[in-house]
Amino acid sequence: MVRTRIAPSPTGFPHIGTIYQALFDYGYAKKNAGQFIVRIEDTDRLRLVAGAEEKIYQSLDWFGLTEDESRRKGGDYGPYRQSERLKIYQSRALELIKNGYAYYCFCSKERLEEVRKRRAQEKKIPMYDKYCRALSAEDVQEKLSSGLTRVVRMKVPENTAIKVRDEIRGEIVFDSNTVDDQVLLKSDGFPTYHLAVVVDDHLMKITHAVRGEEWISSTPKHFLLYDFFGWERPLFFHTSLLRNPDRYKLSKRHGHTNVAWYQEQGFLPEAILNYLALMGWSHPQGKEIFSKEEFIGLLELKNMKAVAPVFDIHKLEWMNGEYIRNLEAGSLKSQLVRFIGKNYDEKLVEKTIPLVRERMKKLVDYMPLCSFFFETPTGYEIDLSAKKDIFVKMKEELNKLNDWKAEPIGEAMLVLAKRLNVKNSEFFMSLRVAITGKKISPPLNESMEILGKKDCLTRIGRVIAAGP
RNA sequence: GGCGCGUUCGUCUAGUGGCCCAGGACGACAGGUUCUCAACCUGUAAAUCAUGGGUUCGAAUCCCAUACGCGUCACCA
Repeated sequence: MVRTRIAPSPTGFPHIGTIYQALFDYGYAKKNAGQFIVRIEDTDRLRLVAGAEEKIYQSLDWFGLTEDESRRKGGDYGPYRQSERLKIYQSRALELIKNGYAYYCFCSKERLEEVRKRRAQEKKIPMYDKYCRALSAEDVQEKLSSGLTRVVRMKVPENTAIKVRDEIRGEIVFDSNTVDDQVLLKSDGFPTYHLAVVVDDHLMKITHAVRGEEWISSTPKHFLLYDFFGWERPLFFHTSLLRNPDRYKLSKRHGHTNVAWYQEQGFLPEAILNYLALMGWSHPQGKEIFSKEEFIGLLELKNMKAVAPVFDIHKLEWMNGEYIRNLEAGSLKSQLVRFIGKNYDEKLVEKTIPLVRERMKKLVDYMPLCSFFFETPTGYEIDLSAKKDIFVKMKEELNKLNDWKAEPIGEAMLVLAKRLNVKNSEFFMSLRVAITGKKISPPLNESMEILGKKDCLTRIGRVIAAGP
């Protein structure tokens, strides 16, 4: 049985990196007919953001990465929110103390600060000096009963090599002297990530822990904890961090991390997933475009690369364009209608789709291309005032047409251009601007057909009537 | 600074000792198609496989060192 999880902390908008993690977690679970779990890591009370948890679920649904177990879905291993599991962590912390693997620490923030400063001056690693480890049992008892604030720290063994295993990179060895006596239980009774993740992964029977590379350096703490508890540990896979073109870790300051941004731009969830799948993983046949299902069938976590890829928005846009072009017409229409809002005639939108689908990379590209279908242009990108004679002739010829279809329209105009001895490009550009207001537009004849004879003649008439 | 991870075209990558004077994709550029822009088709440029040493008949692939990049060193996750 394979069980995977994402463990986001509800500290803001859903991050694209969380989706990246979720894709591999979800994919691997599904490939093995296992479960994918969402556990909310809300142990940092100061950084909580209201509503963030809901947004995480909504994003997962949007991407089609819906979890099997979570607070909203239920499951046999709940609660799925860490703030509701406090008693579990507390008793586990006590257990560690009892067995000599952890100890109470009464050091004040000020003292810790001082220790850190001193060690920094001595050019040593800024870590805890283990002062409270040496406290006598009586001392501890006394401080405890006097109600002194305290935390629980893990007792990291000295002078040993801690071997951890990452399934992507292999064995990594750490010198235990470089591993801090990590706080496990904070003074507010909440666990730190390190205690919580180990306890929860074990209790929730997680088999494959997929998480970001930033966790590698704290993995020795986690391995130690598993040993302290005498638990079997899951397999660990540290995926590399997504980076910006400037090579830093993808962050709010440096790039687009907010899932909402991708939605606002009109990226399709399938396209984003496909793109994300190509970061650190590649299709065995070198395919670039493939479905989520195909990805799941082929996914092997071990084959992931350990290099941090740069997130290339241009390639994502190309891929999104591919998806838009391959979308079934009805599906494109409904997505487009949802995207641009209900104020537009759905039938009209439907008619325009064949003209613009290969011209859009994102749904947000639709309106700039098609607004002229919905409202008469108010300005013209080219000055048409010198061409009024041509427009008069155009109007005449068009007016004669009974069969208002793209082809006859085009033919009639071609004939006229030749008769007037005007270059095609110049002739059609004038007409284009008169009809659409713009130099760049969907195919003209087809657009005019959709617009209708009356509307087109009116638009040309406006140009003729305009001064000077 | 300590520790850790990483390093193949601008970017994502293929490559696990001979099939690689390194293949694909995006992007760029050029041409074709064309009433615009796209899409589509064809082609071009682009990687001394970070550098330097080994090992080997043979290395992008194995080993070592150096450089560079990133991550991490909290009662944040």
